[in-house]
Amino acid sequence: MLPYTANTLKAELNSRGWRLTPQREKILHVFQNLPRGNHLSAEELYSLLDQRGETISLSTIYRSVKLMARMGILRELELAEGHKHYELNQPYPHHHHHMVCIQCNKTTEFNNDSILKHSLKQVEKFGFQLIDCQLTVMTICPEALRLGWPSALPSNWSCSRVISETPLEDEEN
Amino acid sequence: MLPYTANTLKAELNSRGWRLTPQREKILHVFQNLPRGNHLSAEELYSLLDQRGETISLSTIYRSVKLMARMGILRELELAEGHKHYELNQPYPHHHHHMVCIQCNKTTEFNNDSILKHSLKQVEKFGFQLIDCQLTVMTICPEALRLGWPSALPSNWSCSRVISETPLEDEEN
DNA sequence: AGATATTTGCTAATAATTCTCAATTATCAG
DNA sequence: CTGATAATTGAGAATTATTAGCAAATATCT
Ligand SMILES: [Mn+2]
Ligand SMILES: [Mn+2]
Ligand SMILES: [Zn+2]
Ligand SMILES: [Zn+2]
Repeated sequence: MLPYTANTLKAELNSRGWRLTPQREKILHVFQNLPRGNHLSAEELYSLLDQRGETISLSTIYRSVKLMARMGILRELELAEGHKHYELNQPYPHHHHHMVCIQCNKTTEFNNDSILKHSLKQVEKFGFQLIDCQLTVMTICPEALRLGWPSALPSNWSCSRVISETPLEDEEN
Repeated sequence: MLPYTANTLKAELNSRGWRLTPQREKILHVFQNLPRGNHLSAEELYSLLDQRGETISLSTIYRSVKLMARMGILRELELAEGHKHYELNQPYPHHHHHMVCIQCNKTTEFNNDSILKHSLKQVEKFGFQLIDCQLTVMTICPEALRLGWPSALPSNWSCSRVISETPLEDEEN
């Protein structure tokens, strides 16, 4: 289930009456060789392939990435304002979450199996079927803090209400 | 910090050189009286107010809701494709997460303090400042399952790869 | 009450994503 | 291997949520 090959992809596509195209194969390849912790937007994927001389139309990029996300091969993430990011969806042992700085969009991944476990418990309690769970932690990174956040932010920006002083001692909910 | 009044809002706005307007007050009022578990998009907020004869321009709706999210008064959520939803940001005792059906967008809230606790631990380990953390659990709801998902889905939809059979026993990460 | 910077409400502009459709091509049956 | 056929691509137009620009209105502070 984990090490996706072109053949695995073809089988899965064909089983649904769909086809393996060079474009889809190249896109899978990009994500498979993307260094851990990287995430690509449609636009970024487009230019990355374009620079390698393997141009794929932006329409096809958008279509493929959406299809592969719906197939569960890619994970669709909301890490920044305005556009989605994608990464390989690697279930259990590599499942991870994201911590994002809301000022500079720097993203840090972290593992935490108990979050997945809690989600699973929640989902089963209601008879739902789990597809994915993503914890997004919005933060201000140390650099932004050092630069005097919030005073260094654009004048229309503000975020006073933080939740870090909450009393949390016990483990279970 | 929790029961927001027009006065609290005014104080907080004024402290930043901003102003309390009838529009902002009305918007806060809507969210304060929104039944638990409800979430509004900008468009929905617009028509809700419009139906009550308290029309506020869509521009102002968008601006206010974004401002109040950045102030930490509202929480900005990605629960459905294509647009954001907002709800009151109620920190510790009322902090919650969301389980969404990726087919019909039905959303269920659930509480889990240990997720917040884990996030906080993670954030502090890196010297970041926590602003918010949102766990979004993507699922297929029982109704969609009963309707024969995925076969009942539009032909371009597919999601085979689920992560529900992962071996998760231990509690801590 | 008057001065002034902020906010509102129009409308126009952006920007990400989706749609349309003719041309291309992967798959499959023969 | 070859041809039939349905899926896919690429180019550009269309859509949609959201933001920007600006004159008129107004909240706040003397
Ligand atoms: Mn990641
Ligand atoms: Mn909620
Ligand atoms: Zn940052
Ligand atoms: Zn559903």
